[in-house]
Amino acid sequence: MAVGTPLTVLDLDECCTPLRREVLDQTDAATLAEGFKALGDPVRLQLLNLIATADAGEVCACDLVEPVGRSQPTVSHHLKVLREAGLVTAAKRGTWVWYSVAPAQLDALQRALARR
Amino acid sequence: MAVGTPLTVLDLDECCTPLRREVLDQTDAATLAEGFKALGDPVRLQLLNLIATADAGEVCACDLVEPVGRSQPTVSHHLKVLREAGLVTAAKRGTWVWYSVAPAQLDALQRALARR
DNA sequence: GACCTTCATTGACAAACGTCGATATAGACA
DNA sequence: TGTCTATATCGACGTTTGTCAATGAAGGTC
Repeated sequence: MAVGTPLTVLDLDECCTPLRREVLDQTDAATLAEGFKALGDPVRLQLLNLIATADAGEVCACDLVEPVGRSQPTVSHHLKVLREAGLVTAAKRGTWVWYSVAPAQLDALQRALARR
Repeated sequence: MAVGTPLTVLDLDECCTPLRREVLDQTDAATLAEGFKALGDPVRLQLLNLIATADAGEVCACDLVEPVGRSQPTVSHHLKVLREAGLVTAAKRGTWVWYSVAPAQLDALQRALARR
């Protein structure tokens, strides 16, 4: 699959008011939960962290397999989950795929947790 | 079980530096992931939201069943998950159990998502 | 063309999860 | 004591999830 292939990606831009401030409707709760669910796995959190802290702002997928100690297909699967959650984006260049974080989505999740 | 019964509760106080700032070790990633996993369900998010936005700062468990549209055992299960994640605390008074949010834990999760 | 490398997908499996009905526990009150 | 109510636990179930080996697809090099 080409990296640019359409993929249904979670969008938190319109969603949601901070959890502690206002009452959420069921739809917003479901949307938000999807975002947090993507963060709810240690391997994904490590991947996201590796990508987010990379000096260049992006990381080759090839450099993500060894640090998390999982098989290449497993890492690929988790990267897909992160992409579907809109937390990272991928860019194919030649043989390699480079991953970067999507700051807006992380910001949205952070806002959802803000103090009242 | 008494509400005060020891329960292994996740503690995020020492954990972790913001995801986008520093490299996380595997243990911190696992700890943090547990926190987010607890937020990764729409029913739990709704419960947390109902508790957090309550005027009195606490909500009777009896008032949490109807709004989320699940059975009483299911709600009880989710409340336990939230307690284990350290996101809410429970206080039994007479026949009723009152739930409040644990702000420090939510703050810790919010910090983990902070911009670099 | 043939071959190699990178990454995604498939298929299988065990473990974890969300859900509910039934039941247990504990407190209130007569 | 007995009964009623609120909440937790148990047991079972179907579904989802994380994982890997095997395979496929796409791009590079010769």
